[in-house]
Amino acid sequence: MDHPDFKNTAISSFEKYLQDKVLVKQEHLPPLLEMISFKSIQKQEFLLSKGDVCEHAFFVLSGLLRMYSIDKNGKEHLLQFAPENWFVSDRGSIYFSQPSNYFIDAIEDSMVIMFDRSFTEKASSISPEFRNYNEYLLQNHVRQLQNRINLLIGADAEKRYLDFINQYPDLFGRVPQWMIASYLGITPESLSRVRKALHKRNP
Amino acid sequence: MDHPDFKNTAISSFEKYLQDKVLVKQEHLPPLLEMISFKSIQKQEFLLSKGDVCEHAFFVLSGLLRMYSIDKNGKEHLLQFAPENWFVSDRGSIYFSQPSNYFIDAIEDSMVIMFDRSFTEKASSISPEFRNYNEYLLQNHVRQLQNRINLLIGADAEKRYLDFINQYPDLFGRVPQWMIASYLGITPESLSRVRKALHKRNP
DNA sequence: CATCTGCATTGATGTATGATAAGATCGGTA
DNA sequence: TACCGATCTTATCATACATCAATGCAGATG
Repeated sequence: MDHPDFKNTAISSFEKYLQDKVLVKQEHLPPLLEMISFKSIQKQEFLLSKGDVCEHAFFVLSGLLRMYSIDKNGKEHLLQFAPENWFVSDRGSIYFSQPSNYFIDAIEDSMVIMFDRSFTEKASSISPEFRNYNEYLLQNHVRQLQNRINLLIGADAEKRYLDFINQYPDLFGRVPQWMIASYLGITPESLSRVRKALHKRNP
Repeated sequence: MDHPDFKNTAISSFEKYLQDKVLVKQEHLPPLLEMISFKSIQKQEFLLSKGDVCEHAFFVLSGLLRMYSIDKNGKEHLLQFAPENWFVSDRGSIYFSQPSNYFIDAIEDSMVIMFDRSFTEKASSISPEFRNYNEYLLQNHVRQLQNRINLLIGADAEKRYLDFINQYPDLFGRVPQWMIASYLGITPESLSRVRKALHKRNP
């Protein structure tokens, strides 16, 4: 879409990722690249809305996305940030063909690669390396979610905040604090107080 | 181990599971069954302790297991229950060969099948149906963890409790309430109050 | 330049949940 | 039967965090 030059550099950047990180063999690249499409979206645009069945997974080439829910009081709860080189989707909605509870939109103007729901399966059968990498992503995702649950049921707001800036130092300065608060499960006001208390105790 | 009769009926029960649920083809069963082992454990016995690298995944034939962490104040935080026909393991520890932060022990006397760390890979290459089912389990696990996070950051104790008895009606009467509280991220006293408030509002 | 808008901070106050301690209940067992 | 340990409840008090409201600040826009 949009400007064809963008599209070409974008796709070749994903090609590089497949080669260097996923370790897909040279000969398997063309069929994989044929199956994907490219999309450029602006801040605030949506890639998924509650109620939709998620039709695509996304790979972030540049920019920053978020996935979140909105409760019945209208409050947002942030499940995941997705900066460059991250995949994001509602796996449950894709895999089980069920309406999603979540929204995905852009925190910054972004460029993404889109995969339709059959991509993973097809790509896995074409390239064993892709299959392995996809499993790695899933395993890693589970590990991360489990760790987050462990913090949510066992640690207070301050510990969760420290863990966050530890795990995502790059995001820390890049997203508004109220989104971090939403990720941590507290209000922006509370996060502000946590930060104040930390500053008081440190240089 | 233990009584060989137990072992045989146990393994054939797992064989049935592989056939009926996992849909493993008849001819693939023998090589899969060769790779597993059987274990009978008593209430309170451990299958994994913090600091260990998790060497096995477990499938619960009968009984009930739990996976939990212990924080530096000595408090337990329950990540997962595993009743009959559930798999449990610290996937992160197995997959990444890292020391686990978690404990797995038995809430009731239990019988389990053990899989070593190479099992999934080998079984997947032998049986495509097994590969599919394993991916299904992973996807489902991610979905469940995500939903739990969503509740932990967005819902109060009462909503989380109602969601729990909704999702796990069988466990509800089977595990002590302090364990449910630990799963929900609250104290047993708080859960008791939540229950009291619910009774007051309902028959 | 003045204004506007979104974000961060701060203060005052409210509420859900935690901490502690004391009963109540119950199954197991001497 | 009588005791015992584990669990659940109840009551009181403490605290982390939420809510509501006001202020300040900075980048965007007229």
